[in-house]
Amino acid sequence: MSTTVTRAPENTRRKILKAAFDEFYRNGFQGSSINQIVNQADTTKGALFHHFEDKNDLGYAVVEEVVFPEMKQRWLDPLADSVDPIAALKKVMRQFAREEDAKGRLIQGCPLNNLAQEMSPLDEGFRRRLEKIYSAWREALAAAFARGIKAGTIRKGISPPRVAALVVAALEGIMGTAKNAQSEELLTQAGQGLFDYLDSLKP
Amino acid sequence: MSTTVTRAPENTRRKILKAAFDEFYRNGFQGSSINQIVNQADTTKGALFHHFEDKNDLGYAVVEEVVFPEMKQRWLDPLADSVDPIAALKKVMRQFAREEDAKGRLIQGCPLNNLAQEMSPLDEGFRRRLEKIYSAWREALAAAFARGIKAGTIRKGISPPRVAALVVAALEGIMGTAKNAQSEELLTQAGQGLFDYLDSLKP
DNA sequence: ATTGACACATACCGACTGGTCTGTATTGTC
DNA sequence: GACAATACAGACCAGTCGGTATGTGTCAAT
Repeated sequence: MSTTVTRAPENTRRKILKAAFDEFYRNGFQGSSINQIVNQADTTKGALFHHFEDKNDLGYAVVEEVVFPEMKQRWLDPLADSVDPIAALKKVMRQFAREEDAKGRLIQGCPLNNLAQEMSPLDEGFRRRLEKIYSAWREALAAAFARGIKAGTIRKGISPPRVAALVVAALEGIMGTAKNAQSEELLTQAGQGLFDYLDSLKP
Repeated sequence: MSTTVTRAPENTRRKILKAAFDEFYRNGFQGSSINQIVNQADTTKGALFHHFEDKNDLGYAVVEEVVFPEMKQRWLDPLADSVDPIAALKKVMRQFAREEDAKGRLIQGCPLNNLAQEMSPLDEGFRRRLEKIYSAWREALAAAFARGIKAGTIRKGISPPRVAALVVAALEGIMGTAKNAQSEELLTQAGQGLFDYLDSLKP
């Protein structure tokens, strides 16, 4: 058969990345098979191994080119120059809940956390790339809290890095425990708890 | 060779459970191989499949007979009849940090959380068994906070289930993010943040 | 002493894994 | 239009996976 192959390497690459992200999100990295990914991406192993060295390399690319941009857009950018991090964070959380709920992914966990918990102990390449995202997240939060203190929206005397570390941990923990419980109610309950905590940081 | 087989079925079973727990803890459930487990347990597949139906069944047994008792002893029992949950929780956390640090497992993550993040979306049997542990944990905490309110060690007006949900999520999140960062400093930082939060619950 | 249930040990199986190899069609360059 | 270089396609491979079949030694009950 003479397939009229439309050559579009960048598009093929993105199809593979998207399919790989979906598979990793569903089954974990180790639980995902290359065959399944190429089927899902409607391409072949030849294409995949042309664009990526091996399975790990594909995983790294997913972290850097899919997970990170999504996290950044959703969690980091909205806080970038806020002087009222409590209000901003609440808004982001609410928006996140709305949008993910619509996609039915609300209690499927956080892709970043899922990958991190599975792979960071097993592969240093994964760990370093994932940690970059986490530390960027914490730094963005800490900076926002520091600005809040200056602006008078946050109580003096709190430690921005400490608060940032707890907030990131709490968010990931909330997503994770709600995923295990398969319960949106638990998600909102713990989320309310986090809201209460944030309010306790006001002057 | 005529191996002098010392018959000790219960002991064999426990050896396998212990080895399986270790392997699952290190590599995840999917990443662990039956062959590796029987080698580690110094026994054979025949023994393993005599005691357990299949790999999932082994995993379930690890959750129920290894993970749960350990969690219960370390986190639930110490809070069982405390009327000052803040003090009790801080004590448990400090003791936990000391003991796990000594075993070099402080930044290896929580076995419960590791398994839950990986397996609960993939297998309902895992999810139900893990969720039993989580809900027992939350209920124990909520009950302790309720007693604290009565005893006057906890502020009136807080919601025990809400606080319990957040505390469990935060603890798991802290363990998880510290594992990814491979940083005891981050662990203590976020832990301090949690301490601050707990203190904000005082009357 | 015999039997039968139990507790393993070991060889083995098909399915599937990540990865490679070779072939071929398409593209940019001159 | 010649010629690489690129972008795939798909057969194929060695190894590993979870799981099974069969054999054998042990032990309690009769």
